[in-house]
Amino acid sequence: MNTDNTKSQMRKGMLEYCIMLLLRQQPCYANDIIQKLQDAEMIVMEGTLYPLLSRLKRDGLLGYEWRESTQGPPRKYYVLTDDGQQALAQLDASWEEILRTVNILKMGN
Amino acid sequence: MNTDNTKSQMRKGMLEYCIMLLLRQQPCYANDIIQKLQDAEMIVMEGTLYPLLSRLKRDGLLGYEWRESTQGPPRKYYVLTDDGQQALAQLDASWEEILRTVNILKMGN
DNA sequence: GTTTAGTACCTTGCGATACAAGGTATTCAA
DNA sequence: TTGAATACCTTGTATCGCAAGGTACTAAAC
Repeated sequence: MNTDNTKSQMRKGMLEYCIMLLLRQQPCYANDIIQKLQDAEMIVMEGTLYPLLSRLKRDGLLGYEWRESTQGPPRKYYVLTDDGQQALAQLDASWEEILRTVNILKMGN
Repeated sequence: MNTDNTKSQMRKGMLEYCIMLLLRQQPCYANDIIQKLQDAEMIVMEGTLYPLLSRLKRDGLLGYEWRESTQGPPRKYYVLTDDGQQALAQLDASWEEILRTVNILKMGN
């Protein structure tokens, strides 16, 4: 059993939450997100991120706007929609619940 | 987007950790685990649990012993092996890392 | 003008896994 | 002996992270 796979599994499902937390602060394009998550000690691959952003966009939780770059092609900056804000609030609640669960299990019920 | 699905997504990958946390306290059989996790506000289905226990057993992280029941067929009580203890320690570290990540993202980096 | 390097966005195929549904086996009481 | 309760397990489906590969645009080098 390799630890990387386990850790990867634990990150599953957290990614969506983390990305929306990021976008709550400010609009970002893909490489922004990858970099900022890396700064927060979470790795996300391109092949993971793009489909995830597309899905959140399709579900109406994110919108985007094109912005020119000083060097290179234009960038797609994603923003939280109102629905996204509401969904994020629910994710906050879910996160708190998971925190409680783990704490209970650590205490030894 | 329904909340249940969202919550389900966030639980993904946490299950393995939560089950091992449980078994760190005491040996349990399947229904024990389902009940105790439910007490800790986490839902797990039979069809999820049995394959997961089999996998952890196959990977050498869990062992089990049969115990007679006062009513009904014998039960398979799972226990953490030494390897399981070590793996759990790594999962503890991964969990701490996720905690840090979420806190950083919540602060607004 | 053409080529090359860099940046950015996206898709495809694969493996892992949660879950619903269905199946088998054992025990005990009616 | 039959039925209900308990316990263990398997199969099929959908979802998602990830590696690899592909397309498109920009700017600088030649």
